[in-house]
Amino acid sequence: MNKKRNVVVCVSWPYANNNLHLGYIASSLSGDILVRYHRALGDDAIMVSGTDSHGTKPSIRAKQEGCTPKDIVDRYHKNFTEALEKFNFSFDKFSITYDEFHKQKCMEIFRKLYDNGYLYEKKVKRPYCETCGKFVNDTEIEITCPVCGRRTKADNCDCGHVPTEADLENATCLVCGGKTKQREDKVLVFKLTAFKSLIEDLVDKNQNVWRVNALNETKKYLADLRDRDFSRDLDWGVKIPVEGFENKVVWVWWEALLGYLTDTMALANERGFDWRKFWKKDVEPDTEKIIYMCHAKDNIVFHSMFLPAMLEGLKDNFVTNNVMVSAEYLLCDGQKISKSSGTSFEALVWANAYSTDSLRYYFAANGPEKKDANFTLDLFKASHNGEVVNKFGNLINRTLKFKGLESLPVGEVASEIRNMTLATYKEVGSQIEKLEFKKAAEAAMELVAFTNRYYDEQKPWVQAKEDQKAFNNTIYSCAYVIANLSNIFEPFMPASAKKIREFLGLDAIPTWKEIATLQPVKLDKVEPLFTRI
RNA sequence: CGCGGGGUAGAGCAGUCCGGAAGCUCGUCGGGCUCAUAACCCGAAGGUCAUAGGUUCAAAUCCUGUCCCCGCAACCA
Repeated sequence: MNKKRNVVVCVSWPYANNNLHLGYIASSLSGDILVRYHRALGDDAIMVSGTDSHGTKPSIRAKQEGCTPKDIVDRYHKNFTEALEKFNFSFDKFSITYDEFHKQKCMEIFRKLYDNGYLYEKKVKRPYCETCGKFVNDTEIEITCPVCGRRTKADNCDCGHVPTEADLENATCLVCGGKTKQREDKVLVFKLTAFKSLIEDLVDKNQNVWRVNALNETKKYLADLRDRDFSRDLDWGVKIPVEGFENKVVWVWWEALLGYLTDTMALANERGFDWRKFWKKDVEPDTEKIIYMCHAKDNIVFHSMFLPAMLEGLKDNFVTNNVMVSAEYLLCDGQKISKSSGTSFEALVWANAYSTDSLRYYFAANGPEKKDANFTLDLFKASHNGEVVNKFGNLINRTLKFKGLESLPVGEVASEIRNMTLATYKEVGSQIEKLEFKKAAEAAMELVAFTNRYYDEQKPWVQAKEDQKAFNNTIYSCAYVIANLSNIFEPFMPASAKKIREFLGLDAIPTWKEIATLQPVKLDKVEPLFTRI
């Protein structure tokens, strides 16, 4: 095995239906932590995602607002990219699924899946609205539940009953208010059941790799695995390259998931590398390949089953062993994020009001890693003022802005400081690779606390008057830690890491290696990294 | 009996797999220090580990019952 690894970090595709919210930042941050860490290690690492454009919601909204679905998607795409830039997500590509290249590549892949026998036609009875003149989706109609008698949407009832085809006769169309009739329709179906053993193997192989929620959720679906519909009655989406389905489109999930692959292909064209080195087993076969999937729990089965099944269905040596980095939900003010939250938890609003580095640290250290996590302004304030400003920011100020200090003194690094720093590299790196971002962030911050204690024990304000050499060693040792913090905190707080590199005149490119010596730079550029809130 | 996660100091969490003196951060109180953004360091108080029972020399941890909160439930992305 070559030591260098080929890494693709796949961050789930935000849907062009609402402005980006903090929940997306919290669950996707794992991706940016991973890619920054792997890049620093020297791995060949890319991170991709984009705006999920298709499906019913943008079409409905376009109709309401009297514009095209593309107008709606463009509006949200702008919001997404702005917010993600402010949070310093280092995407190599953040595309958009209505892009022609994406659609073209998807259609080639779908045709291959059809030719390989994994897509088949099925006749079904579905609700058809005479007034609207079209088949309607379950979420567009309302029925009376035959079990509990309540009015309910047609996909499922609060009482637990999942309506049958017969229950949908005479449903109420929510668009026009008319009644629907069950009429014969044909759908294209993906033969997911053909990949049962593949998915079982993945679950089995990744018992100690995937997050527990991903394992459980996937096992649950495996217990009663069914083929899944592939086509939808819509006009906004990727066309189906199969005779007889010209008027339908692909259900968004199938094509959005392939965006990770099409993004890589597009990136390869731009940069001139071979995309297959990331996605194919037979290219650079001696190099370890890792494909991370970062998303929230509602995305699990699509990433753990649909995507591997599609890739395997191409019968072309695709890597199917993804690493599932599935997050739980961020609860804002104790509630699930929803439209009723309004703008109060929009990513861009928070990015403009507070330090995105500090928010990133908060989500890494307190995010919904293994269970739903609460988020409030008070909790963030406590983390920001208490840890980020007082401990992290203050260590830098008390060292580099020591009263009367103009340039960094030459000295020696205390052995306990050096040992702790080296141990922290190891610990943080190992926790990141274990997907334990909370522990990684805490281990990184522990180095800060350790150094603050060291500072107090050395009493440089006394040494400055009594023992210049000891003073120099203390300040130099603390500056050594600060320099290395610019590497160690790069995955969590990249903007601050960059500023530290500027303060100390370090190389602009972060690495995951000890910075052993420092130049006696002038310290006039040093300024507070954070302000209190 | 649809499936899964959770309930541990005032707040937010770890610990539970694999039983062995209840831990962390913030907040509160007391002390130290004066380099630093009223920051930093040390110490203290504060918990019948949701609840009832069981197993055990020993249970937050394993088993059983009950209550409460959250998410999912396959055409919502």
